[in-house]
Amino acid sequence: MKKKIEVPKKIRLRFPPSPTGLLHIGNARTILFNYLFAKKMGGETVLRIEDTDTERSKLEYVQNIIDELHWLGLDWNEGPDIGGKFGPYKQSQRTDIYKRYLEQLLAEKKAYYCNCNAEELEAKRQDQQSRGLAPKYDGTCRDKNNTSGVIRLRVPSKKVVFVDLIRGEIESDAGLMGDIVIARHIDSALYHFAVVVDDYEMQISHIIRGEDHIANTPKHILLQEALGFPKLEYAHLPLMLNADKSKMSKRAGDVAVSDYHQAGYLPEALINFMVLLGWNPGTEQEIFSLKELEKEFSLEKVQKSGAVFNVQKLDFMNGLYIRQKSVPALTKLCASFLPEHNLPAKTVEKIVASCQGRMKKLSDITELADFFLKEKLDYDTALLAWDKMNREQVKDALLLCDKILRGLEKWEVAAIQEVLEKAAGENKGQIFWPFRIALSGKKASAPAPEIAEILGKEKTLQRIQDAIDKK
RNA sequence: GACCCUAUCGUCUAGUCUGGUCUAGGACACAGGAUUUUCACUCCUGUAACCCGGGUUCAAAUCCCGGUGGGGUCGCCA
Repeated sequence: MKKKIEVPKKIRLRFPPSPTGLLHIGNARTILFNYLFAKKMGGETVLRIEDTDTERSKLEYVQNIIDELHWLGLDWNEGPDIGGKFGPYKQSQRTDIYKRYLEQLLAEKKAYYCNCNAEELEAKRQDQQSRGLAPKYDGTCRDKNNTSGVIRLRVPSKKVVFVDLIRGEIESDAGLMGDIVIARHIDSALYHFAVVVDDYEMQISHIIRGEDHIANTPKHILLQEALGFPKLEYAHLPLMLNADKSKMSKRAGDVAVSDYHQAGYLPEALINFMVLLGWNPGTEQEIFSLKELEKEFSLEKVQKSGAVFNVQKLDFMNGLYIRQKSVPALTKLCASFLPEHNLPAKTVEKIVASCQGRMKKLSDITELADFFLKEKLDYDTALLAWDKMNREQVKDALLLCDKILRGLEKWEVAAIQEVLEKAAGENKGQIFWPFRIALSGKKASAPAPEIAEILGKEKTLQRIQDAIDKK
């Protein structure tokens, strides 16, 4: 039963990354969906840094998360970089708040201290699992009235039902869960507890998160009930998968947004690609800007099953967005991928323009444009021969090019093309191919006249000469 | 193992709620062709899927039941 999405008074969503690593691509997609839903519904967003694991959390990762989110163009209404301070948006700075609620639960006997030994618990868990039981805490400390130790929630044995906005009703048995640990000690809340308290305190209305959280939702609901908090709306997104269909977040390779950023993917391509992993507009349109998505997005069109992250399609989209860029804009983006040079800006733009149609990633420019920037080309002379041309024919062709071009005054693509075509007659390949190889040293490249114009007359003639002299 | 989620081309997906118009549509990738000196771009064409078995029905990709496959979760991580 899919629930119709009702509009509460105020829609507020959260981006809850954990700074234990670089911003993960799967996390970025989840944030994107949160962002789009908020925009679509006219709601607000809060960036909250989930660093209750102080051991693993690092400041540099917080920075990375903020930087890459900005790069993607996903902004938020409230969060840590507003005013340059983390303020109340970092869980490690909210221990007093958690403490207050923990004390409340303890006082109401809804939670209790447990000082069972960690190794013994692990042994019990393994034993239960080997006997085919759902591993859960046996309740040893439940009625001991301890005054220290970890804090456990007294979990009632009952069914917990919630309506997922994407999947419909989901029911689970809390009796299988056992009393979960909600804090290491009174000043150190754990994830489940911190999240539930924060979502309430920050007046979050909708939780949109990965499918891997479905099993956590009953815990959060139980916690809300214990604390007397109102219920929230939940939507669990299908996971992003590796080619073998396993959860992408368990992979080591390129999973950080930074990896894609550095490899020369465009944020608009990444956004467009990610949103289509689990969502579709219901029409045949596939190319969307963020602005369009903010209008088109809807949770009803979100898929239920996982989606394989297919780099080929990402590459296709990235190429598409690269081709749509203006030359000056693309040149700026390519700057860091070009080796040092002292060419005039106009020339660099021409170089970029000649490579634009061939790029899948910004980083491709390095390879694509290298012959423009090199002094001497290094290639196999055999490459100079078109079809079955022999050494002499190649030489004649190059000499002919030299002769014609030497006398050419108007050094422009069209003019160069024209005089060479006239000279070549029927056998265009016999002139254009050796000429192009002489200029580029590459099997595949932009057309020769285009390269020649960019190189300039002097360099062009020099390269022809180099090719003739080449042994 | 227990519990939960899920199931249309190799991949992302439309269609499923409201059964017929689906000889299952689009995109990526792949193959072929046109264009081009080459590559790329662009255009055209093609290959390719309803997990299986029952049932309901005049009619099922669509509804029901049962299998099977895939995934996720079972932390003093988040």
